[in-house]
Amino acid sequence: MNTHPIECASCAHLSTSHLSALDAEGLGTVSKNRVCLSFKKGQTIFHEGMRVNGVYCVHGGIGKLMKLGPKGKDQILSFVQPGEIAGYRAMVSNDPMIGTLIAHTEVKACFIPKDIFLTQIKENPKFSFKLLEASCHELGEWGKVISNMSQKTVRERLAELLLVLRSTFGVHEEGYIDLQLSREELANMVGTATESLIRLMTEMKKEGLISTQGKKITVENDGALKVAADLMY
Amino acid sequence: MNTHPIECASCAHLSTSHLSALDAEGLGTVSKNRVCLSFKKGQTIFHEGMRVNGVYCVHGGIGKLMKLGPKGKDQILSFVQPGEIAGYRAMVSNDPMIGTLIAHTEVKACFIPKDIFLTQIKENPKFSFKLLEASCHELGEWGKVISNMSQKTVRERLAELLLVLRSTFGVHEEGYIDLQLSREELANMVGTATESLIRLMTEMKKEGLISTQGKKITVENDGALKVAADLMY
DNA sequence: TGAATTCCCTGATATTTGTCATACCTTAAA
DNA sequence: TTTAAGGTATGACAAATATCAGGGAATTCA
Repeated sequence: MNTHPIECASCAHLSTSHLSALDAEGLGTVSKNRVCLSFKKGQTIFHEGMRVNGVYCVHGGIGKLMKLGPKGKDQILSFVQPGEIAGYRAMVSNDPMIGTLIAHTEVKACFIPKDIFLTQIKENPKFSFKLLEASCHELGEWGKVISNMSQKTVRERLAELLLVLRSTFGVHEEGYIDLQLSREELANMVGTATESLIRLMTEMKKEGLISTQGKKITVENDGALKVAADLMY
Repeated sequence: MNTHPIECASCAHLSTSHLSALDAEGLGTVSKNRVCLSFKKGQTIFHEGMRVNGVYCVHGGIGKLMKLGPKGKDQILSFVQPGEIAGYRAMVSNDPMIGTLIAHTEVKACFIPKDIFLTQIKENPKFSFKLLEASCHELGEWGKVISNMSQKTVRERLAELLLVLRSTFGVHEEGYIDLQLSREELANMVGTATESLIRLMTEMKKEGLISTQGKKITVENDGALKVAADLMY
């Protein structure tokens, strides 16, 4: 864990961050009080069930939020990308963390203490509204996930996941989805057994919908994959 | 649809509503601009996919938010009770409604136009924070639902649902859960086929966990039901 | 480089859940 | 009351998915 010299105002990810809604003074306060840290791959950033005393503004790497299920298996709820603020949900609602946030790749993030962050929310209506907007939007997304979980087959959910991953993380220049996940992690996102997921992927490969090379997954037939995902919109 | 004379300030549900965070002036503005309506059982309040131009502050009856799935079956995402504000999520994030809001019983609600509501959010940090807090909390709840959906069996989800319904809606003096749902509606909440749900309820009745009389469901063995729900906390 | 470990894949089988068919019961309308 | 309609219930069967077991490939580490 080492420090990071850049000011928030000159951070490459400011423009895509909710922090961009702050005024110069607010951003300065945050900048002065943050502590920049680095988490190695696999390291835990937040533990499930803990009370958070601040948030992390991610400016490098990818974090995954995983919730431990009653049977030991875990569910990947979401990813955190550069520009995003991790932990604000639990901090604002004063609830324990619903999942464990783990560094999926090496993560570089600035810790902003609770009081500093909350002061900005309470004193800056623009910032507060931005967060409100974001959490309301996310609520809508999660509503769709809930409906999908209960209505779609595993195959449909997998097809949709691959499309979502591609649009969220983009494609590498060689064509594959620019986020590498193990089969087990994919299964934990779709909510199925690893073996079932592998079988379905093999099936999709045979049908020419996708191709894989290790953890690199390429969408080969966009339209057919959308049909497989049962997306009508 | 008829009007309703009471001022917001003297509404019985103000204390439990987010609107209680408004100051006297703000509440007065809302009160002057609202339109009080009544929806008959089964009537649609918001349609899935629509853009909302205001919210409903519910002060009587219960609404259910249902999302239509790709196969025609629908999923009940949540209920709206007196004191709650329906539609603010879609309005704030400027997204279409994720589901259709239907009057499950006769619903009495005041319509508050978009501009009035948004002005209050933007000018009253306390109110805005209250909404942020609420949406962040809800996000946590939905995260748990997602994890449950993918990890628990139908039986476990049903057991948990019954416990949640009881704690949310309370029990009638005769002992049954104070919200009457058809087997199909219960199935749409748990995310399963109606026949499967009926079978599991019959099973639970035989085991003495619950008893039913038509749509009236009574939890007979609290502890055993918690075990069946696989709740460790 | 070899050894160890993790990850990926497949087969056989068990379990869960969905679907189709049908019957009964209750409620409300004619 | 009769009839119709919807809700509840159960059986038989089909389909989807999980589990268990084992083998091979790839990656990591010493």
